[in-house]
Amino acid sequence: MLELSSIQKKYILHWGEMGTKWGISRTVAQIHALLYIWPEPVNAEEITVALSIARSNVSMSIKELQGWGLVKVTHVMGNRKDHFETLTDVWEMFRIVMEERKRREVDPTFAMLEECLAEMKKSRDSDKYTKERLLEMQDFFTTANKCYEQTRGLSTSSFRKLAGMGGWVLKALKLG
Amino acid sequence: MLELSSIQKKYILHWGEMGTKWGISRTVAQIHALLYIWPEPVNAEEITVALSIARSNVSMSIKELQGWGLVKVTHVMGNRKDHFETLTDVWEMFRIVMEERKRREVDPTFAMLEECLAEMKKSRDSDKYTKERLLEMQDFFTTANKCYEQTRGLSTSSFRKLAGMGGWVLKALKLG
DNA sequence: CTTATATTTCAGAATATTCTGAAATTACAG
DNA sequence: CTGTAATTTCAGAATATTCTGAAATATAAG
Repeated sequence: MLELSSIQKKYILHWGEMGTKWGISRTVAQIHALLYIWPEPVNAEEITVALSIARSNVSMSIKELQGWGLVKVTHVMGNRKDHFETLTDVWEMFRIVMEERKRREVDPTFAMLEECLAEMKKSRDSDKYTKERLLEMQDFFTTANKCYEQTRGLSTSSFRKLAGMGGWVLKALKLG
Repeated sequence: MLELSSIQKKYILHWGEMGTKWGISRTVAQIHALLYIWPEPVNAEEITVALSIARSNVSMSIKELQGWGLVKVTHVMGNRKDHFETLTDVWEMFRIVMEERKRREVDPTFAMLEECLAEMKKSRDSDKYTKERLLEMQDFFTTANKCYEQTRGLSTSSFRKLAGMGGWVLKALKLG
């Protein structure tokens, strides 16, 4: 009934720690790690036991993961319980998280900068320096976003190719 | 004595919120925002008043920011107080944070994966599936790191150029 | 419909994090 | 030295987050 090896535990615990450093709760990260390394879909009861957490915590955390688009429900023949699984393609996972963080965090920041700059214009604010800084921040977000747009669509294999080119592309473009 | 406009407050508060979503304490992020938009170096006392926080909190938070390499001390002529300032180049800031997060979070994860895989080999672990997943995760980190290595050195203006190319580079490389 | 199983919700407990205030330490002017 | 200003430290308070357990709700088999 889902017995974790010490190696699997190690991986899951580490992933939990990582999560906390990125604003994701330990449990949510651990569940994701468990689903990632387990060969079959796992049900809530099994997660409860494997990670020694409350049933309700599993429920909430799974919802959170579903909110990120990282976990989906499946069903096992002859079993009424919901079973959960996550993606096996790490790049795809990464892409999803990027997209979601952009939506949740970058876009609102963009809006805030826009608002601040608009208000500054309206009030003929004489605070040149702050305006300069806000513009530079806006420029950063704009440029970073463009870079992101250009690569967001790349497949896993494309990334691997790009990584394998050893930087000559960028050198050729004289972007050193 | 460092009076914040409502726009400046808005920016600082937003930045504080953002911080919490990325595992950085509200205060630390707010102080960073304040230093970023303020035209002159700011001393601890001023931060205390401007953000309505305890003097000791300023001290600790500044230390944290210094730990990230984002804030440095300067001195104002005829004033014994330490004054603080941060970078004005957002890209440089971003680069520093990336580098530091890599060191603090990616490298340890790399090491953990290495350890897990080594242990698996030693114990002739028959858990093929988990091994596969760990290898794939390792591959992701390796490739992502290579991509990062290739761009970490790019200057701010190079990034802007790259962003301006509208993706034709990647298309030309048939990396769609 | 009844009953058993499964899931969700949510108030409050447990825990973790952040912040404060007082005391200790450091730095330096006189 | 001595005294004062500046900074740091850190125990515990305040706060925020996460987690639990019990109750409510949903689902479906009989």
